[in-house]
Amino acid sequence: MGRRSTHTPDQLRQLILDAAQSIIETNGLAGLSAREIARRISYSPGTIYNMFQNLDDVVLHIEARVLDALDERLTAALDGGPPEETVMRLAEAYLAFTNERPKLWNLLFEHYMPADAQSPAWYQQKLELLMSRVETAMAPLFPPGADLERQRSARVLWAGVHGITSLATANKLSNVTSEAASLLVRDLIHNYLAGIAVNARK
Amino acid sequence: MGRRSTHTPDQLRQLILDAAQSIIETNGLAGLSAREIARRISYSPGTIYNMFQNLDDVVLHIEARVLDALDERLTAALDGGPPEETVMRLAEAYLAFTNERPKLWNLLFEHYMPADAQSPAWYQQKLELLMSRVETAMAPLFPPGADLERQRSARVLWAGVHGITSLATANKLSNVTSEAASLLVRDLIHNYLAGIAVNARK
DNA sequence: ACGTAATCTGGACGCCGATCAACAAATTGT
DNA sequence: ACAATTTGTTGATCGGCGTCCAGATTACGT
Repeated sequence: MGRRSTHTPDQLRQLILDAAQSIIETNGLAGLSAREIARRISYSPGTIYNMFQNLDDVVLHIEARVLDALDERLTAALDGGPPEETVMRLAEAYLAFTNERPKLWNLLFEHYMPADAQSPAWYQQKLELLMSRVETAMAPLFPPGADLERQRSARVLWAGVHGITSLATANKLSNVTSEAASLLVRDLIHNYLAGIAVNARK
Repeated sequence: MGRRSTHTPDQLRQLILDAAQSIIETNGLAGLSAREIARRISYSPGTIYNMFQNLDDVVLHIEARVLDALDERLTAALDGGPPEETVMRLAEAYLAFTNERPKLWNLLFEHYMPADAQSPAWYQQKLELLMSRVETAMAPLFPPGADLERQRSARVLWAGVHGITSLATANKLSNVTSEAASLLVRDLIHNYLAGIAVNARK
């Protein structure tokens, strides 16, 4: 078969990404294969390699989508209220996302680039954007100029929430289901922020 | 070729596990294959399936080894000193382990059982044993009878330390290298415990 | 010595990622 | 209108994988 031109290159790219995302959402990264994508979009496997470097490249673009979706959720949870409440809302938003699309969220952590290829700069930027959401939520808790402390605390909380979510969804936090994870997350935030406050006072 | 009996079944099992572990330590889970194990121990791939159900089963046994090794490290860091210091030592021990054998540690989280097979009871028990190390270290911080709070706090800290380590080694915590991870972990523990103390006083 | 049980292999099946020559359709030039 | 050229698509192919199992071979009990 020769050229079809039923889809523009851009449409075809989106078609591939949509199919890949759907596969991952239902069967996880392990279920993804170039051949399966090809079956779903009624093209041959080779076509995928015309549009993307390789499967990792496809996955990377899906990751970009996930990071963007996550950021949408977080920004929607940002406005208003005292800092502790805002951070709580951020965390709840994160938890909600991982509960709604666990396989998709998990993709961010079970997939990594081959050792010879670093993740691109825009990927790191998207990560930093997410981090910055937490930082701005926490800003009122720090005196002006304490940028380092604010940055550090944001990272600690972000990673902490991630750790709880991660272990809970992987069923590796003895008997902590994903509902109970919310309790742990709230406990973490509440006590960590209290610690910050009391230690700053000294 | 027929029966060799140059190795007892038990020796052969250890041979397979040793080879598998060595592959994972150098090339990660992605580098593991039944055929590669077979090559290294000079048996055929089929032999592996005489000793183990499948590759997942092999990996599960490696995970058991890792959990045991981790527990050894943690117990060695347990004795003496005020609670906060003990928890710090536990966390440092965890961090040290992940830095020494990152691929092996990572195995615990990048591998999961197929959906139709839960992880066995002994696996969950090993996880709980690790958790209990943190619990005992924190015991002096809680009044007698506050078992629930102690359990919850131990899980929060455990998951928090894990989250920091996890994101740092995956290079997903904007510019936080594994050395800096230690700083974040100490910050987490220090402030969370301070928060616990001040909130309990009320 | 002989039969039985244990063990090991090699090949087979159906997957996979990735590549690329060959071909067909669309586009462009005349 | 037709030829030349560019572009898009395929299908075959390579080497790899997990898993299974009939058949061959060896060890062991008697």
